[in-house]
Amino acid sequence: MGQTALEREPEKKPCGDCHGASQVSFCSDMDDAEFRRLVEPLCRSSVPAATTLFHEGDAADNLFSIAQGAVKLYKLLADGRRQIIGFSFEGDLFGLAIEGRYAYAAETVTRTQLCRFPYRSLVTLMQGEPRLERKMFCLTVRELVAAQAQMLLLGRMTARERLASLLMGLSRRAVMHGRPASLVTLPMSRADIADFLGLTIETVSRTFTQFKREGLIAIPDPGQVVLVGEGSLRGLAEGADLSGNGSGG
Amino acid sequence: MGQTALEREPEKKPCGDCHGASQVSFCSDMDDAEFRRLVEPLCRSSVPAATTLFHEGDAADNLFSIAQGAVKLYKLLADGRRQIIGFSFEGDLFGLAIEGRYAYAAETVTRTQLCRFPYRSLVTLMQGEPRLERKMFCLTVRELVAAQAQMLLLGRMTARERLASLLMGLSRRAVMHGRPASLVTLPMSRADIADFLGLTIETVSRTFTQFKREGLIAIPDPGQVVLVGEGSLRGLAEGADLSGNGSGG
DNA sequence: CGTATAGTTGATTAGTATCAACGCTAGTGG
DNA sequence: CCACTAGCGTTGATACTAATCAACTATACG
Repeated sequence: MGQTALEREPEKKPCGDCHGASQVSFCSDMDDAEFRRLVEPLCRSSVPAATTLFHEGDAADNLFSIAQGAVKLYKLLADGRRQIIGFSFEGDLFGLAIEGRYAYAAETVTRTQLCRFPYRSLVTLMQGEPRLERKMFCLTVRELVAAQAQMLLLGRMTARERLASLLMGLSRRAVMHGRPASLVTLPMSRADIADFLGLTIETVSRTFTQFKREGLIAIPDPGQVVLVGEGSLRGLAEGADLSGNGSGG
Repeated sequence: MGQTALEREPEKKPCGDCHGASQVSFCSDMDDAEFRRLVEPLCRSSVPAATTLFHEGDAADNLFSIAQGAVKLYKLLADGRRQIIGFSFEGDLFGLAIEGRYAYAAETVTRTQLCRFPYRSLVTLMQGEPRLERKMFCLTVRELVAAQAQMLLLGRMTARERLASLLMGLSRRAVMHGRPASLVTLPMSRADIADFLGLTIETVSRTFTQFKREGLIAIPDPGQVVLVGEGSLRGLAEGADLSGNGSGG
């Protein structure tokens, strides 16, 4: 299940979309603790940064879960152009396959603790525990919703809006992990951010600098961002690009 | 389930990704005929073109199936910028919801014959027929894969490549419906195409004209395209933009 | 201390958007 | 039957955002 991750919670709510009768995701009543119990302890390994786990089109034997670290999921064009379709972090699953092949490539961003689940055993597990299937379904729906949000970003947002969206998404994630909303860690490189947002490295860098000059963020180091103007950033992320687009110079 | 549609078959194969043991989609053995039998005859209505079926965020009461016609699914930004996240055609389902609310808006493109399934009864159906849940899961995974392909298109492809991708996708769909591969019908307006591909109307129009001048397509009328240089178009769609980017003038 | 890599900044270009005009077709009413 | 109007699509001129090309800085590593 390829995570676009920024859109989904790891373990706070039992299952965010199980409330109300007219919901689609058909979530089981399996909470995340139980889910993790089923899914985590199977096979753990530590993998260095920048390790390719699989390529798009490889035979899909395993579903992966991240115990710690970060992974990027991407697709390539023939000439090397790359689109990162999502980052997976602690607690996320990835390894979506269709017709027995991975639909994207996966590479670690940092050193990562991974659990691998052979699809065969997963299918067995699901037969004995139908709620597991529902849970997987639920996670897939969440991913799909996140993917649709990313389409809006890639198709219709400016560079400023895209970067603001990323920062707000990572901030939300930080909160869900019990960290302060204003302190965002960027484990991935500028190149990864660019390929996720459909921009170039240079545009990402310039936009960070713009935000810094406008007092929206501080950048103690390239892997750390402090959100100062959270309101403005949120506005940008929601598509109100009324601010400094160049006027900051 | 919002269809990006261009990536998925309607009823030829029983379930395309059920082959092989190491597949993810956990497809049931329910074939599409059976699926349609369960899902189609519930409530059919005919809806004129340009009818809004629901808005993003509306309470999600129904899942929709298209008997005939076409529907566009889209998201909006506050200032009106629109991203069409998919078109649904005959045989497709749409109406994906999360937390009881639709994740996107839906509007008919042409006069459309629709079936509506209250989510409540769908849940009941699924309890008596677990294969139905698997089927829904399967369809959702396919949609997700299509969404990821669209991310690559929106983030990294040129206008020419995007339009070529659309044409190839519609051509594939035509073949699956038993129509010739080279005859593509465009029921949607140029504005819809633009909002699907992350371009403007003008760029879409100009790119059509380019393709025409290059002899790749013929355009008997704005709603009909004949693919002539299918090889070149396919190449473009796969990211080999080595052709006439302006040299055609 | 030298080298490699990542990130930033600057100058220029290019691709697409924007603004504007025009043509075509369909529907309307005289 | 034909002028009028409205909507969609096409084409042209120009503007602008982000890409490209290039140089420079900072940090990590041997």
